[in-house]
Amino acid sequence: MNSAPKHDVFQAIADPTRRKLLRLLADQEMPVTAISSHFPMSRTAVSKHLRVLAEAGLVKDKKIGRETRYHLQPEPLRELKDWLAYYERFWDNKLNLLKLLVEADDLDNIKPTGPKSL
Amino acid sequence: MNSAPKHDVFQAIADPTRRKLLRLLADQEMPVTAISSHFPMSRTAVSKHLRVLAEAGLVKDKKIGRETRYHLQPEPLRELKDWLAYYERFWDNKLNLLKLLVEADDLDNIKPTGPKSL
DNA sequence: ATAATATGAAACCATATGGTTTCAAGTTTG
DNA sequence: CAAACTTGAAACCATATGGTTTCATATTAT
Repeated sequence: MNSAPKHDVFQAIADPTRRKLLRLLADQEMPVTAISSHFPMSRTAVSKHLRVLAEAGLVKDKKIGRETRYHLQPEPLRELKDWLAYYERFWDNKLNLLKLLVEADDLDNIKPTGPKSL
Repeated sequence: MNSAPKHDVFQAIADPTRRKLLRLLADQEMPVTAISSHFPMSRTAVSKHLRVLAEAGLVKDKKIGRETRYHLQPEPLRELKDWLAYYERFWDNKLNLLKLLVEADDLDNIKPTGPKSL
């Protein structure tokens, strides 16, 4: 029941190895040994990275016989996207404005406070 | 001329204090002492965080008399945005498809490889 | 049953990180 | 000029992080 995540998404993606792991697991579901063959470090090191990703909710494991298969779980990336959204007004342009319009659930949510407000 | 950044964007935003700094400096340009008054740590600690942000290109400083004013420099966040873009196909939906259409420089760049390809 | 495979846990290590306090140096201000 | 202010650099410290090797356990294959 304690869903307090020890590692958050920001921390999880800070490491380049973990970003590569996410890419690798995006399309395929893979067991640890197969995964670790793509990295220049020990299997246990990869395993620890996988745990960090799992703690951040970015990856889920499924036990199949003696192997543990990992796969991407993209939902937590939404937090990143939301965080980024705040700053998108700073590289404001027409496409961006259109996106804001498209994405806004509520038209009142659109803040035309950018540098070149129209 | 050596523009090899010691800290990258992913690392820079991994720390919550630094994320708060970016928010603070998004709208205002502020000198170090004023900035540090918003944080429960020493001025020097804040100063070091500012340096990490500066090394990642997320913040720029400007010397005005005896004080150094910092302000946001959002461009490097684009790298984050681009990184995230890869994963957006995973929470594919109609709005997302529209965004892909809007954003694509080249129509051939649209990969309808999502779960529910239309 | 025994051997081989797949994995995680543990102990350990070097370096990075986030914080502190102290100090030196460049601006104002009186 | 002297005092006060603003800042960064340096030395230091505790803990986190990313890696290693070794060991125990569960599953599959012979």
